[in-house]
Amino acid sequence: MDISDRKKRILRAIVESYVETAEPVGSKAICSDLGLSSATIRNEMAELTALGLLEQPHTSAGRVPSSKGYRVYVNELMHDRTLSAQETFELNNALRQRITKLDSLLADAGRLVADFTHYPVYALTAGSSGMKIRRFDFILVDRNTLIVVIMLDNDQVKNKLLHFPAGIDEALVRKLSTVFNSGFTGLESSEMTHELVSACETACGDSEGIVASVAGFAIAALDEAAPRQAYLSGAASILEHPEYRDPDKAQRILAYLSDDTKLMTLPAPDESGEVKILIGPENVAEELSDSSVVVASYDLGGDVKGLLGVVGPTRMDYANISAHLSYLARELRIFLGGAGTLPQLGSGPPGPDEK
Amino acid sequence: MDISDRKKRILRAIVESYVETAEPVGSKAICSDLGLSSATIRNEMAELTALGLLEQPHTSAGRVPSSKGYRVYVNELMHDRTLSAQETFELNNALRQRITKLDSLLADAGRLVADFTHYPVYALTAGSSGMKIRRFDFILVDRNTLIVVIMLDNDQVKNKLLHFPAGIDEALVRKLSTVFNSGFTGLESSEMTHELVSACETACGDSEGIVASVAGFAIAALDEAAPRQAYLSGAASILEHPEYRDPDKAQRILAYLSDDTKLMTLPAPDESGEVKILIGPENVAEELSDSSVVVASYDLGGDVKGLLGVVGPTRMDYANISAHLSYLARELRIFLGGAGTLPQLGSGPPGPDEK
DNA sequence: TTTAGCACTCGGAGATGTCGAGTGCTAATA
DNA sequence: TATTAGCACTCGACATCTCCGAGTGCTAAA
Repeated sequence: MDISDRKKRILRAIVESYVETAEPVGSKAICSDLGLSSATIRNEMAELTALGLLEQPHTSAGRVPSSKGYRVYVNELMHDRTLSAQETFELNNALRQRITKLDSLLADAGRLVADFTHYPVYALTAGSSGMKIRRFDFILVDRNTLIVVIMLDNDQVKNKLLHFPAGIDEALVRKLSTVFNSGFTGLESSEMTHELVSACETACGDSEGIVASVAGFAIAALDEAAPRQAYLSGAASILEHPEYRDPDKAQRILAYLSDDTKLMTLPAPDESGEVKILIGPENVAEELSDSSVVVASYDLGGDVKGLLGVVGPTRMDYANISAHLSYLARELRIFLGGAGTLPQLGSGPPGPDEK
Repeated sequence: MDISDRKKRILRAIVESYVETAEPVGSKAICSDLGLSSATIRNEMAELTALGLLEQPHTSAGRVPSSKGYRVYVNELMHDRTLSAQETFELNNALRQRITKLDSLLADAGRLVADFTHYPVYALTAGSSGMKIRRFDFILVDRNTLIVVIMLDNDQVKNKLLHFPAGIDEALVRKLSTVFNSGFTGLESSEMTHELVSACETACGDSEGIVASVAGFAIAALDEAAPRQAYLSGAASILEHPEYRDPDKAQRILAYLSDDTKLMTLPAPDESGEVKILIGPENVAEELSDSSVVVASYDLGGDVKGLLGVVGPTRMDYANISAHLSYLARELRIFLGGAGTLPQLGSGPPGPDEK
């Protein structure tokens, strides 16, 4: 985009004023900041409008940035906003207070961003498949009750209590342990076929479906270790913005955001830690065509990745939001102990269990 | 409330018409249903207004039920709406599809109600304290890694992976098992004092903080077994109702509903399985003073109780919503296997206890 | 006791008028 | 040549006004 330096300064001033006030920006409003007369600015504005970077709601209203204008602003003109010491302090404090369990790490982070930015925020966990089981343990509680404990590749531990009316004895438990630890470890859930289960059943002499129950749990545990879950925070904030004062419009977008399956289809940044900005019509979803999305991705340890997306009007404070998301990405990585795997943090409870 | 039968019929007609149309009800609108002339109804309406059961937005608009009017309607006039076969079928279907994990049982039920009623629904788990540990098990993974498995009073199982740089051997694990199973079972978390931990440390000859870690996990597990969590579904639906077309109003109530701590303070029905209705100013919370809440409570097995609350304008279809909530209460009880404890249901995917 | 009729009230929708912010264009100026 | 001041013009926002009709309360007749 080869436009004069002065045009860029004017475009930036318009974007920033409009982001702040939500009112179309007139030539007078910014002439003092730029040291030019309003007439000059009017001429420049007319040219920017011709280039498609600005729009006029109607003759003789001020100018408003077009989607293209925002795009230029984001790509070239946006000041790198770094958070103030005050802000990082507050963010850090809030982060430390909230994040106690890994289960809800992303959801909590989302709520945090929503609180700070006053935009709705969605959080997605995007687990990768390929998880495997490292080890099975069995605890015989009584003749009818068995606890199965599974340790996954990434040190996650899952358990399940099973009841068997037929009764179980120590010998069977030992057999189960041998069979599962040799036959089911190192497999992905797709590899745990029906044949495999049948083979194990005969090996254990099990006709009560015990093997099948355990295998079912194993598969479920693997699938659940990499879930795709969606959370939404700060939905109410959307109504704060004049763009969504029309209840119909607000409702449409809220309904969209409340629909997990739709959120799952939203694009992710190309690289973890990056921030991706989608402006207005750049969004594929019809419902978002006059809104913008700023989305960042986080490594959550292991193969699990998380997405955090801020949704708002195209008149969004892109610089501010990018800054928050980037900062959070950094902090979360520190929180997670560098390259650490999941369970190391996962401790509400005290204790020296951190490596 | 001793009013004539005819007045009751008129009041009921007004409430039901207003619930449906959201427009003030004129005398003509209901005269055909009641077989009376509009003039007669006008006279009766005037008296009902004097009694404080109806209100007039302004002279020569129709009448609108007052909060008191709704109260009379709910207490005395409401038809016992029973769901149609079609409706129960759909509800049941949806229930069976969604509810796969106990973790989110309530949240799922809430989403279900939200979908069916088109009102926002909050779900609260209201765990009771007093949970105890029945049994400890320890699995030694390798010299530095120990899995602790705790079985709670209500058959919930929790586990945690602990790392100890100093190293552990079989003998120590056996000692731990003895000490914890004799010393820590049957206690509430408040009874697990520092002294007790110290005593056990000396008993085990542990100077590495292993006992302290395990005890810490035990306390956390107990606290977490009875969490107070809040979920909100269907927030967007509130904008469908004309009462909340004013974005400010909608935002105020949405913000209220998004605030977990505030939801926690909402009242619960006196008995499990009952439905409680709070109309307009009967709500203590300022933000809800012109809204109504219909709330039901459910036994979720063990000592854990759940609340499901539907929030909407005072012009709410109380009969319909009560019916849905009651039906769901019955169904959930069946789902949970009568008086059964939690895990018996969980025979699909894994239990509510992973970390 | 119920009903029909009638004058009255008041909110809502539409039409009209005014105001002012902002524009484009032109001519003067550095 | 680039910038600026001035001016006529446009058009939305807002206030005012009018009119319409739904719904009321009251009265008199059935």
